[in-house]
Amino acid sequence: MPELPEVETIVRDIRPLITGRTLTRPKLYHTHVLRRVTKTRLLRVLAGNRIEAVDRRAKHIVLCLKSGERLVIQPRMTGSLVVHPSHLTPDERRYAVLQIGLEGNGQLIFRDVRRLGTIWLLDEEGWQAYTQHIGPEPLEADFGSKQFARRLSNSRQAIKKVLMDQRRLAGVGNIYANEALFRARLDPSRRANRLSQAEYQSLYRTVRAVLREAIQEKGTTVRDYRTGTGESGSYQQILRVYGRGGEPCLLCRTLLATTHAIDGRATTFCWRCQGVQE
DNA sequence: ACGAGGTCCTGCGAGC
DNA sequence: TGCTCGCAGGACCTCG
Repeated sequence: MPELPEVETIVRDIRPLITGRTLTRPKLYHTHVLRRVTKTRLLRVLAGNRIEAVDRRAKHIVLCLKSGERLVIQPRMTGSLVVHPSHLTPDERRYAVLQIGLEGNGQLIFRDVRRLGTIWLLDEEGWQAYTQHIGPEPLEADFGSKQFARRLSNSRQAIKKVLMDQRRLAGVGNIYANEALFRARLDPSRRANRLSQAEYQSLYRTVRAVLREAIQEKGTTVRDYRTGTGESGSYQQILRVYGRGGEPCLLCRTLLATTHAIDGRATTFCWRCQGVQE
């Protein structure tokens, strides 16, 4: 499930392959994924356009086009953007949502098994509005622990839910929220406004560490996620709590527990290390 | 203004 | 063996 590290990996992989390339014969196989654009306009804008830059914002892939528009792709659960050297196998065709030819050779494919991902085409004004309602990038050099605490601590919601709120902080999803909270030894159900400054500083450090390490490992492959070159990530081998419910804690051997009490999402934690009350 | 809960979508694995 | 069912969950939406 692409969170910040998975999307960053996809972007790094495909950037050298598609930057400067001219787009030909775009095909859209499912229209319900479109936001703020019709199929007709999307295909008209893409055909003959050129990719000037490939960026990431939060969990979204941003293709900056020569025409000034941005093609924004949200992979959500199972989406990914991959470059194929030639035409698609039947299996690849089955999951393709958007297919764009690259002049010369190759295809750029937005592939999405569950088709929960979305595609946006935004002009400059639309992009400004879009990016402004997403929180700051946690790995930016000028993003400090004070700003982190300020953005999260004014809520009575569980800290885990707040950590995953994209309007407060960009890029953290369920996997890395679980990991960061375990490493900071914090109870995921604590109300965000009850954490001390020291606890926020600790969580700030573990969020950044977990995201950086996951990028180094090219992300976490649980099921469908692949990097932009079709490989698996390897961070799943480093996960301390996510997906390990019922297994012993790596620090104290207490059996890890899984609950769905916070926002209906799977939360795995160590009773002892994270000081969770019954 | 904020929080809770529903919705989308398909594949997979548990259980009978 | 083959079927049903619940779950995976990000981000949008509506409702109270």
